[in-house]
Amino acid sequence: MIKDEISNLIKDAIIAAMDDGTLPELNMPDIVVEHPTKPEHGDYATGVAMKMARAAKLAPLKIAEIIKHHLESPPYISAVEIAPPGFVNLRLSKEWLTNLVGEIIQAGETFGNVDLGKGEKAQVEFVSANPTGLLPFASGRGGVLGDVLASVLEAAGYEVEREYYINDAGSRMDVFYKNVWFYYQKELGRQPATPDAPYPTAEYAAKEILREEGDKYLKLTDKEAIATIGPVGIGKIIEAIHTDLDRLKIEYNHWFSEQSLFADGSVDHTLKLLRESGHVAEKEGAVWFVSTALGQEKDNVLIRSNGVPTYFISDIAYHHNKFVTRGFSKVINIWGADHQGHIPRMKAAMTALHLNPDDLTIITVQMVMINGKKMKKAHGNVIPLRDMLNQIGADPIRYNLAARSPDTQFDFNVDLALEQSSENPVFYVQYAHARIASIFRKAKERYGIEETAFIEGDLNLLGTSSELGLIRQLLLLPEVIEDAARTYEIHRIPQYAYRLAEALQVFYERDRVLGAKDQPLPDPALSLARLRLLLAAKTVLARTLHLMGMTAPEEMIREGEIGENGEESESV
RNA sequence: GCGCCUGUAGCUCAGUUGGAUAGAGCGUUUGGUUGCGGACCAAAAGGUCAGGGGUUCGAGUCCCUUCAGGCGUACCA
Repeated sequence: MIKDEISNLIKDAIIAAMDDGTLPELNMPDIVVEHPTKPEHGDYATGVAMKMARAAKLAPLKIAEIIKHHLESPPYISAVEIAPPGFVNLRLSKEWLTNLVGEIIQAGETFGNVDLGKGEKAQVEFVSANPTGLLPFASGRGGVLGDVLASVLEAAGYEVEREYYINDAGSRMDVFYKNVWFYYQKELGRQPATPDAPYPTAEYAAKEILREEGDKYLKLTDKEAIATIGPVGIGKIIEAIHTDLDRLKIEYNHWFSEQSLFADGSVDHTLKLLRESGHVAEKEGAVWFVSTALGQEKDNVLIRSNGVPTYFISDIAYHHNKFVTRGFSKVINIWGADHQGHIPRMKAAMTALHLNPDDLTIITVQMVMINGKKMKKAHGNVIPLRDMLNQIGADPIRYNLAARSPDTQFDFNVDLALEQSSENPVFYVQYAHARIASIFRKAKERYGIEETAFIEGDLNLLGTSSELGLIRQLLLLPEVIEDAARTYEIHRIPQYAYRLAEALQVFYERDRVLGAKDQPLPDPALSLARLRLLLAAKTVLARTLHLMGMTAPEEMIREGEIGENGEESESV
């Protein structure tokens, strides 16, 4: 990556200056290379001279001068400037920038890939909502975050698996099973006793079973029926969750059952390991994880005094399975903020199992409000994800959810998302892609220029400020992917997508690609060069949209319109 | 009480391991197309970066503290 090359260039200059005595021998400081906010400060800048000033006992400007004089001059740098109070500003050469267009087209959608992960096996687990109800809209936030993060990590060289953990064990299951049986009977005209703890979503499952399998369970005794129809009901909910996530364009590699950890003895095995490491104690009739010995505030129950295991013990077994059984060296869990209290004891359990807690990253995502209101079951205003998918498509939901940092509470304004759809950043970004596609269609229709001919465009003809401005945005993709993968801050992707779209629109406005209707091309060679540039821009825009799990449309179609091809918008 | 998150323009939010005059979208005001799709572009207005103290060449960013909001603090998950 060019940024790293520049960083090394600076470093080499400092070393050279130390070697010849113009700079005193010092520890090498971190060399931070950044993009100046103002274009006149060049493409890259470093403030390293100011950092060294105190230790070197020299004025920052003097050090900057020394660095400049010891700097090699590779072909990709066209100018090096010193600016007060001690910045070293570097400018990329026009030739290097324009040549990048060719490289991007050659790389295609692999442009932007970096090798941060070096093939390391990573797992991202997300959503993992209880299968006792339809997914609420809020689950979409963790869903989009996890899915985009997984894509970003793949682009950064990790081998990534997406996983959904199904909480199909535990005390809630019995309650849910009884509810399914209750609603099933009720639907068929019986008047069974109302369950102690109501689970309204069991009604959905009961109706599905009735629709698909009829009344065949009616002849069973209560005990038999609960044992058979209950799990079938859970299956119906899982199917519904699967459908909703599918519509949000999230695809998992693996759906992992909590129940399986009990069935295959993993839970017992994990408890044994914890006992062997001396972190288990019996008191008050229950089995405890003695996490106070590991610096935690309190101990936690693993098996209740009534003999029923807690969620905690199966979760420990689950993580043992992730790291030991399946060998992931990097695991990322996306949890709702209401689970934050579980993080320290989960980390403590890692330590007790002789695993490195730092290999487990838990990202908490704050709540989602709709139109300024909290969604709470108690308020009865939880909006299902599928309702939002029906109202606004997957793409706007994904973009908006991905664009915010998970640390902030997110107020999703439905009216805004609908009414402003034409002014929405989502469409702005997609429109940029569609606009390029439109120009390509015109190039072919009017002038018979096929996409395969773009490669003949002479990149030396490029050089206007908006052309170079667009290329400068293109070259950022690898940096953005690396930053997002390193920090897990995937909201940098939509931000970048917007800036890229903006650079494209500015270019479109200022530099004409084709001629007017019914007119010959005023400068065919220049048109070809610009078409080649647009092909690179289209490639990068598509890549960026795909990282976000969005479609890269060939044309934009307003509601009620028919596309140029008389078909639905084609998506890649 | 303690722990985690948040507080930046009227609203929703960015702000790259501390850098140059704090940015964007929406909203408001104004201007632009005999033209490749106007779902566009250009410009203006709008800020005590919650308050206070500290660290340093330099703080929205790091440390301390106060205030405000959210979440958590179960033999629930």
